Amino acid sequence: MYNLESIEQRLAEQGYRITPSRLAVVEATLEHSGHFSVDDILGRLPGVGRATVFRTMKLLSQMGILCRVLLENGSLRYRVSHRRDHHHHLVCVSCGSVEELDACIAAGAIDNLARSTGYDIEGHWLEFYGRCGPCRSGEA
Amino acid sequence: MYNLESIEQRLAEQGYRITPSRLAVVEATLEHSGHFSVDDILGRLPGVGRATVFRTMKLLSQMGILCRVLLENGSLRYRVSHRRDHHHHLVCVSCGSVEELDACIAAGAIDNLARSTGYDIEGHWLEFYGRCGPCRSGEA
DNA sequence: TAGACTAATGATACCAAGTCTCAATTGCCC
DNA sequence: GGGCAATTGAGACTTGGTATCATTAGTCTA
Ligand SMILES: [Mn+2]
Ligand SMILES: [Mn+2]
Ligand SMILES: [Zn+2]
Ligand SMILES: [Zn+2]
Repeated sequence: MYNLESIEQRLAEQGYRITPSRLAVVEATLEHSGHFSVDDILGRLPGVGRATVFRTMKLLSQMGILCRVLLENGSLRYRVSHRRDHHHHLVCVSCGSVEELDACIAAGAIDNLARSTGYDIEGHWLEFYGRCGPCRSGEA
Repeated sequence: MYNLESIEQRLAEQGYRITPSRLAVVEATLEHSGHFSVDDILGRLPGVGRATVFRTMKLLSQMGILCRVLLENGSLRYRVSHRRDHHHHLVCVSCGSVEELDACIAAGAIDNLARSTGYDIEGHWLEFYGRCGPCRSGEA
């Protein structure tokens, strides 16, 4: 859905400079289908500085091109996103593939929760973990 | 709901030794009403080693006395738990107080999700963030 | 097409949270 | 009180991420 050229164009439109390091990071992230860490990218790009990889991935996250995926143990990963609005993930704990879910099941509950607790509810985290079909049948 | 003596007793029942360091960590956690980090505890207990604080808080978590609270930025905190079964949290981003919620709003959605995605869903993270009543009125 | 100007880079130090190792200590049970 | 395994804590290490800052290099303008 994304390619290097379209992202390059969006970066330029928003006033960001097109640098070899940025493009290298974009290219490396586009190669991943599941979730990945910053160090996965770093490992493939020995010429690019650590800080630059972090900065670029933060920038891509802010632009909605990447999103952060929370793993079961609490650590954070990244993945190329195909949704720019609020959504959640279903992560396969076996192969790492990630489904982006369309409906936010928390939305309906938030009003009730606000009423019953007296809180003003501003945000939430929600991620699901499981095993995808291929992984289940592949192991039998 | 918990006090030092009852926890000491549970530790002994389960075959754990009662040591000054353990009791100091337990005592320090019981003083907190909201969420806290391991370093919050460490800071109050200069005589206790870093590894021991981590080990003790992990042990208390396994026993259901503490639970892990996920913050909005993805970092993990701890809090004294009053529920031993599956539950989620509503965290005040202003004062840090934590409500433990009784119903799991994800439970109902999981069957649908499993059917529509073909995943076997084994777990989830869910946390809510907001501002509690006192914090909202206190700031006007 | 050459500056100029500013954004971006990357080496490096730092930080936060947590694990690992291992020799020394100490609860616990007899 | 003694034996022994559980526990401790100093310290090195890991992972994920931020702050600093001198140097480099895109981009815009003339
Ligand atoms: Mn996503
Ligand atoms: Mn809890
Ligand atoms: Zn949602
Ligand atoms: Zn739940």
